Parts: sequence; structure tokens; C-alpha cells
Amino acid sequence: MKIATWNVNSLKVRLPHVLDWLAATQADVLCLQETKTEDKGFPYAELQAAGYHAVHNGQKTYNGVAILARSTPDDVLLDIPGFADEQKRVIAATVNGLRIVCAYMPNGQAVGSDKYEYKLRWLAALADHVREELKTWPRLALLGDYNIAPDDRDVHDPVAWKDQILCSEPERAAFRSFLDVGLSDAFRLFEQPEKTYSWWDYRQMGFRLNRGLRIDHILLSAPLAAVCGSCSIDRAPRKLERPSDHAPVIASMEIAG
DNA sequence: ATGGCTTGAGTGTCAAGA
Repeated sequence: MKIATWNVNSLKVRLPHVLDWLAATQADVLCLQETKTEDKGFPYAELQAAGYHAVHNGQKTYNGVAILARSTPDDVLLDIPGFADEQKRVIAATVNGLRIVCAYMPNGQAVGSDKYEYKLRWLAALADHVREELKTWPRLALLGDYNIAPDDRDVHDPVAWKDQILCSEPERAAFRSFLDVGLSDAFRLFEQPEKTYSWWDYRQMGFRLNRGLRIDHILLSAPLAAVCGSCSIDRAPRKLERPSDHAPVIASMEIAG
């Protein structure tokens, strides 16, 4: 069974890339972030024709998250229970007995800003929520755009980015809080090439110069980490015309799809 | 140089991303 996550930066613009990628990878589950559309603009029919069910938590212009799955998603939950939030950043569903939590974590804009404070509060609320979800679903994966580079290895220029947004110590501590509830970073379960990133700035030839950050992650609970056979970042879609600024992350597990 | 692209909104130009 293959599960994946991809910040598509507008599903309307990126749908052809998504359909091509699904056909190429045969992923069983794909979590999307930044769909940037309400439900009425969501391409349910095109995805159905490609063999995927879809559940969506959308809004106009910003945010928006979806889970695409070959099997029917059940027990769909939107947002973080008990956390008041206008922004549509979380959708969860059960697929093939796995709890899939898809999250678009706040960017934070700048360390010390109001948005940064919101980011840290939001991350704490999600960690509490995941701790609860694990009691019901021990087989859980938290996939998405974390907007956190967990380690200096995940940053093309750690000196320039030191204590900056996406790399600050409180953000990294928030990332570790997900590990503390029992999840593992699937990417780091395996040997990986150095300088592997999942996001590159559109400007200044960021991708060509590999000036990137690894901020998109798949975290797995212990029973899933035990059966995870690989995890990688697929740079291919970033090379296409009109790409998302993010690349998809995919993990495969020894579970019947 | 508070920029450098890209998107959505909406038709001039700004907010937001990371």
C-alpha cells in the first residue's frame, strides 16, 4: 500500500499533474494541501474517472485539504475538534483500516508575528488531537505540509535559515511533539541522498540550484513504521511546466491495498 | 532592495505563501 502527500498550490491549476502522477505511481492514498477551492469547484468527477474517491475540506482562495483514495474513505473528520479555526487545514478519514490525517500546517510568516503565535497554538492543538486519535486508531499516518524543516539536514543553507521561519527552535520542538506521541518520520527510517528537499522557491532558480527545504512529511505510528518499506520524495513533477513549488512525498507499506 | 515567482481575487493591484 502506497500513501503520499502533495501540496499542489491550487488543484485547479495542478489537476493534470495530479492525474498523471496518480497514474504513474498507482498510489493508494494521496493527501492534498492548498486545493484553494470550495467543494463546488472540486474535481470529483475527474478523480472518480481516474479511480479515486475524494473527500475535501475546502475554502475559497486559501488553504483547503483533501484525501484521495482507491478505497472508500470512512469516518471522515474535518478540522481539529475543540480548536476554533476559520482556516480549512485538516481532514481525516479511515482507509483500509488506516487512519489517514491530512494537514496543511500554518506557515507562520515570521518568527514572533501573530501568525507565528497562531502556528504554534495550532501545532499544539493538532498534537493533542493526534494523541487522542491514536487511542482509537493505532494504525495512523499524519501526512502533509508541516511547514517545518525538522533538522539542519533538511535545509539547503542552515546558516542563512537559522532561527528563521520554518526552522526556528519552537517550530522544531513542535515537530518533535508529534514524535513524542509515538510517530516516526518515515523519510528518516531509511538511508537517503543528501540535500533531499520537498519545496523550492519559485524565484531565483530555487529548484535548479536545489535551494530547498524538506517541509512535507509522512509520520507513521509504530505499527505502520514497522511495515514501512520505503519513503522518498519525487522531484519529477517539480520539473514540469507550471509546477507546484512542492514535490510529493510517498511511502510504501507491506499492507494489502 | 521587505524584493526576486505564483495563485486567486477580479480588470488594478494586492495578500499570502515559505
